[in-house]
Amino acid sequence: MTRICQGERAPIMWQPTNTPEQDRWNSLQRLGERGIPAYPNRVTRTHTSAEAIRAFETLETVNPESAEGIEVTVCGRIVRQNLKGKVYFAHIEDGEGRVQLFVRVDNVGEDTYDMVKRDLDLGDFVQATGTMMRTRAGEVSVLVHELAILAKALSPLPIIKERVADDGTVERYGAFSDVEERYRQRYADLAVNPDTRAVFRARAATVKALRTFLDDAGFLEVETPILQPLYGGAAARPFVTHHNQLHQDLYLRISFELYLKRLLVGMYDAVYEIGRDFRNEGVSFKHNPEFTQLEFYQAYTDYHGMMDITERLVAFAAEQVTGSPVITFEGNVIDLTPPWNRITLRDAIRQQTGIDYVDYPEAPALHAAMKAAGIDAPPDSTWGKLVDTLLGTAVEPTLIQPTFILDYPRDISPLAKTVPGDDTHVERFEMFIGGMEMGNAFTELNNPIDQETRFLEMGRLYAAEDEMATPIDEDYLRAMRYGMPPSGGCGIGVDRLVMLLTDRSTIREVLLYPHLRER
RNA sequence: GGGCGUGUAGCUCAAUGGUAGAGCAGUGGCCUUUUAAGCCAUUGGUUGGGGGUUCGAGUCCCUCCACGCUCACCA
Repeated sequence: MTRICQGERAPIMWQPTNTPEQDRWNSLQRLGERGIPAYPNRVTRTHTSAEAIRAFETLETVNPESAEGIEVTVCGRIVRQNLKGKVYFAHIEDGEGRVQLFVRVDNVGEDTYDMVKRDLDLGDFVQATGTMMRTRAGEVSVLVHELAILAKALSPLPIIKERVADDGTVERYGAFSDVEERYRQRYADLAVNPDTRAVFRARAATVKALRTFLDDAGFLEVETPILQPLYGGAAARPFVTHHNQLHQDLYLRISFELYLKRLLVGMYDAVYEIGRDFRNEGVSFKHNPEFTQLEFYQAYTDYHGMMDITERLVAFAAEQVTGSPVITFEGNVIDLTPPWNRITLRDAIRQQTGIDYVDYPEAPALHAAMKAAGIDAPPDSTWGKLVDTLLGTAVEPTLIQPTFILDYPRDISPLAKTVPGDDTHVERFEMFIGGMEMGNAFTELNNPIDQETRFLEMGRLYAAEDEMATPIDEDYLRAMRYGMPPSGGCGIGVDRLVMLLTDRSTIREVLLYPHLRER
């Protein structure tokens, strides 16, 4: 895809590759011959398409005659055109909507009309000056008396024909729908599919809502390193990169956790970060190598406090983005209004499978019990992983309505405090909505001695049974030794939240540029 | 990485192993209120790449590439 221009290899200029492109190329040449700039520097616009229509309709109700006189200059991309002899209709589209241009040879003159007829194509950007009017068919339009091309489209966009029914529903014909091409040429997808544009507006609204909520709740937004000498805070394989001058390998972060909690030591009461995490692992409908994460931490609270904030935060975001805390996802009506269901992991697994994992404290026994219940797991799984498999296969898909699953086995949660009176479990929850894991939180472990012990245990566990050993972050332990207030922390997968709020079933639909294999 | 599936014109899709097609877009023509405008004519293809079977392959076989679904992986 990328052309590199260097050395002996002369770069090859682009040339038309098919007939539509050749025709547009010819138009470009003709424009040049007539001294018409196809890509002028200067543009003017007095109204967006929506403003022009609104201005007309507002005045029309009061004084229809003066409404006809409103003069506008509008700009946009030609998305429909209809040449009818000496009359030409076109719809132009801008970021806010569409307006129809009505071009008559009588109004623009033979020269311009000839240009319109021969050399304007779907996809071109134009600027039109004229007066507002209503056509015989009733559509508010610009009766054009000056028309200029703003940018020639040399390649044809897969522009869609659509019919708007009387009830307002839009029927589309031949939509640009090839999934791979839509992702690889997202600009084309966005240009022709308004639904795609809507998804990313909703995404922006989601992130804005998260910020607004947390800012208003007294959280401070911070930024922590993406390039890290040590990675941690989650169990995932990292991407590795290298700093040349420092002769140092660096990792792209897999979570923000350890850096954010250092800030609680530094006497901020509440902090959050929204940013990118990178995990060098499998790609799926809910996994992308880089993804957007929200993590927030608050002092003087615990995981109960995190549940209260989280359910209000998500309900707020849903209201800001969709207008209601009740949403539809994959055909299910989901009510995000607090309070959400809360159930312990142990009870949830017991309900769905009849297995009480406490009865099987060793991996082989639990594995056997699972097998008896028809649940497969890799033979070399640790006990904690088996519990996670039970959660993932038997519980997670059933959690359509928002649910907090509480209290996880200690040995899969090294950064959380244990449940008082139960050394085997920690105060941790994961939230599930629409059958997907959306977030993860705990009562943060702030005992430096306990923390170091857990790290060492994890190291042993992984060294023995898993290739994914996590390095010990000594500086984090030093920070803990200075003292961190009792705190709660939570991480939410922003991409998955956007999937939920926009009713998209794959993460790629909510990423502008999802990861794709190089072609 | 495994399994299943898909890949045909710019876009959306057809085509029993027997001459590669349609709609839209494009081009030429008619049309001064159209809106999936219409009517007439017309261009456009190394059927993802490579190899094989066959008199003959878009179709069957092998292989490679990409994508989708799914499983595995994923504190």
